[in-house]
Amino acid sequence: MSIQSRRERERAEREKLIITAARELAEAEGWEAVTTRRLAERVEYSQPVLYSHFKGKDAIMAAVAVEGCADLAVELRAARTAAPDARRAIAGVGAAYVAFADRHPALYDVMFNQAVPLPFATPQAPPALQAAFGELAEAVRPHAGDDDLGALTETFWAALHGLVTLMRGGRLPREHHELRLGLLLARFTG
Amino acid sequence: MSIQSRRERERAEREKLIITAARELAEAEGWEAVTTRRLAERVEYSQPVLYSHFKGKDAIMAAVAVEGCADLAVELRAARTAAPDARRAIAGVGAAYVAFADRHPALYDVMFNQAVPLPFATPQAPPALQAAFGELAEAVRPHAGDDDLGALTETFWAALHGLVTLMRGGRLPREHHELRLGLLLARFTG
DNA sequence: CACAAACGCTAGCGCTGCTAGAGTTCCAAG
DNA sequence: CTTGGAACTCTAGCAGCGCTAGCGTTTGTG
Repeated sequence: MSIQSRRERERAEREKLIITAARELAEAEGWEAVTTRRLAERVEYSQPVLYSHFKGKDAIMAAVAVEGCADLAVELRAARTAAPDARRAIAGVGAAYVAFADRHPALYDVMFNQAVPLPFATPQAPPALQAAFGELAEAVRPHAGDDDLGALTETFWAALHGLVTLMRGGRLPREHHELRLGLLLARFTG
Repeated sequence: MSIQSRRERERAEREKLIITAARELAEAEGWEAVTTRRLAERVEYSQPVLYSHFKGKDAIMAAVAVEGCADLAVELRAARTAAPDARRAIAGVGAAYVAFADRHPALYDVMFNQAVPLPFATPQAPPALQAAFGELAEAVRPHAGDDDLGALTETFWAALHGLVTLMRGGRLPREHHELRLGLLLARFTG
């Protein structure tokens, strides 16, 4: 029993090692630099070992995405609970969301841009993702009025996501960013 | 003179052929199916011919993106001018934008999602892109009040973009789509 | 007709994600 | 203490990718 459990523990540790290495590589050089060869070299195992843990590169990216969701949820919660009132709560959460995307572009990309094999808009979605969405919803709630909270939160999220991705893709000028964010918040706080 | 001009014309026709083939292939099977080999086969030339017209695959995608911008501008203009009042104008333009993205996912992707070597948020941006943005701005203008029209248009655009991309990535449930769009419009028409 | 320039081709480089099959290590039963 | 077998990791390789060097043909000109 003990031997088997030790093996399982070592396997889990190695899996965690792969995920961390993938994340670090991606955050340092972007996902196009994360190849199975480089990743294998980094964890000091051969390529096929990766495939004994994950079905493919996509699955590794999905695992990193889940990690990112947990981190995002923590930061959103901190921003929300630190705010003294509802108005500054939604503003703080919005700013925290944008700051997260700005600090972790590769992580954000795999979470919300790239196609990864993860269930999203279903009850089977990763708890970390649901937690992050829940933080957004709590920040939006006081400003929802009679509107459906879920749909309104989704809309607010989409707006933040659009701002973030268009700006990073060079489609929006960076200099208007704060102004745009302010306009968005004004429209969502009545 | 005539011989040279004929050659130039034929070159231009072939370039147009490449762009059209790339667009058709992408719209039919997605950009991951657009390889230089398949594209070359489709236009019935060898691979290196592509590189005598375009610097690389990215440049071909950029050319397709510019075409897409022109198409989008036309559709947005039609939606805006067909509306009887300002409220229905912005609603119509928003719906037209979303419909375009829905009908041409691959085209939309290369226009606003993927990294392509195109100047965007500058005066050097393709006229077609500026035209499309201009249509959005005209639809937003009556609802801008004292807010900066440019920044507000950018914000509205970002919100639409977020709705579109999150939904296609499976991050938002499709069934709430109309509801979300309605909530967004309500927030932008005061 | 001879020549030179323009042009498109074949072949190949270094890379990608992924996998078959060989070889090794390790634990358990005799 | 030995031995058989399962678990595991490795090397090597496949098909495909974007891209390019360099050869051979075609084409218009003096």
